[in-house]
Amino acid sequence: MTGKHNTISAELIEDILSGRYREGERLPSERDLVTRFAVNRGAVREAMKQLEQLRLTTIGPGGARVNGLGEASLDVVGHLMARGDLPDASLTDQILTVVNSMVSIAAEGTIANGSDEDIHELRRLVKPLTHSDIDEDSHQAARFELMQAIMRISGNLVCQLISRTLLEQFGSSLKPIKAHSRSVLDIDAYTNYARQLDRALAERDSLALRATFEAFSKLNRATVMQAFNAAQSSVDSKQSKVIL
Amino acid sequence: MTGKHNTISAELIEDILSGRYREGERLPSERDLVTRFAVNRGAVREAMKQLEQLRLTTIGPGGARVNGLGEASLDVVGHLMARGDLPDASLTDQILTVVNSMVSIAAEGTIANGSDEDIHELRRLVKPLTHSDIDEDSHQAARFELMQAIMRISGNLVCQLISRTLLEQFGSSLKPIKAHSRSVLDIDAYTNYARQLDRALAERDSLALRATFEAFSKLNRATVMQAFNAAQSSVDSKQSKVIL
DNA sequence: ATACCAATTTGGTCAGACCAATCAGGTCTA
DNA sequence: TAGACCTGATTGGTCTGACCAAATTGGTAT
Repeated sequence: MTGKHNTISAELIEDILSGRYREGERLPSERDLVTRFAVNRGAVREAMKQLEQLRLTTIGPGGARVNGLGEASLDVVGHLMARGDLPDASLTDQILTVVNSMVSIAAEGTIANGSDEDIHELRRLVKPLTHSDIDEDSHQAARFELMQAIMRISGNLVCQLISRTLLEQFGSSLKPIKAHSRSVLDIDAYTNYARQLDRALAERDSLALRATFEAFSKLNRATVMQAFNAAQSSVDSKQSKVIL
Repeated sequence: MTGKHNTISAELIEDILSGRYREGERLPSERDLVTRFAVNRGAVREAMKQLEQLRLTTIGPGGARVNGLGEASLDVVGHLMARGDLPDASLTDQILTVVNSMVSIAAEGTIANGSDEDIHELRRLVKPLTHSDIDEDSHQAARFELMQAIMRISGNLVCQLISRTLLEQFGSSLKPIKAHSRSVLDIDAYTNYARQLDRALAERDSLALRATFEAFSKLNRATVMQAFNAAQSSVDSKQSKVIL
């Protein structure tokens, strides 16, 4: 599954993301990298091509130069999240905010232009979330399914691509802190918002929908941040042990 | 600047985006593409690698298969916009909506957490937009600069990357319809919103800021859509002439 | 100090080859 | 007949070595 170019590109990406190369600086030549990684030049070129498409570098005769992080592709957030033991708190918050905004936009589009069948299907997916006796894993799965459905039904490709990109790497990076989320997950609050959401959908109330997503976003971010901090302190105590 | 792999990948991307290959279908083998494009296999491989990173295909021993458009990278919207004489109306609306949402999120973040210097710098960039005697090119440039500044100052990398990705290819694709925008651009309305924006920034009024961006988004989308329709009918009349 | 020029470095392309994983078709078995 | 199984052909992944054009670099002459 994972070829050699991926090994090379992963190390180069890590080098760039960690700031080992300054913006505008020249990357080692392909032939140098050939000796450094002890592979053939084709593999190096494929790795460099990957960096170029992430817009982390600009390749051309004379050498490859690193770009500013602000010019990169959205796909770099996955690599940013994968760095270190824990994902970055600020970046996590940004992702949650943006994803929620995307879902909100898509849902609003469906309310405005969707058919009655579309609305009905969404309400059907909201229903499990209105039951307060649902266990947390099922709840999370139902939330995820609802979001995916909103994206698909809305037909808003841009929102769909952004959400998928952000959530893809986010899910795996989230696992280390997921264990800490059980203590702070407030199911009752979620079910409350689910009922509001159902009503907003039924009445095609755009304002109520937005307000619900707004409140839901705040709750969701707060929840993840609490779990994040709990995981952070857990890691800190581990590190303390190592130091001691 | 533009190598052979780009020629190859462009044609393959066009093939996939135009639906010439169904989801899950196998792409021609690398060796077939070598004969088809009369190039070396390395060039074909680099092109395929590009498709894989756009997540348009999944490559592995046995062949490369095309993925669903919903699994692709955000970067495909550039290729989607570049297809045909005119950009797609629905996609254009989606992009405008999302970009405006990104700017709004970033601006809200700055209001919530930014320093006084940050707010001051943003207000300084808003000022040119409050003058109604500005010409349209300067107005557009000032708007763009303000948006860029909001992104940079906010420190919200995710919003920054999304906006940049969407606007990059959008700007060039927009040119054919830009000529038609002059007739419908309502500068007075924009200056009105600019004053509201300045006030919201000065008072750090999050609600007012959101309302302003909301209204601005509607105006902006309506403006572009009108220009889009004008350009569309223009193209239609041209085609009619050709037919006649 | 500047402008210019040539040698070197670098990315881009090409050719041909081998390996391991996969796939497709036929064979054998139940 | 329907299924499991095996085998050869196909495919992507990797490697070696080479040539070209553009960019860089460093020296030279002004």
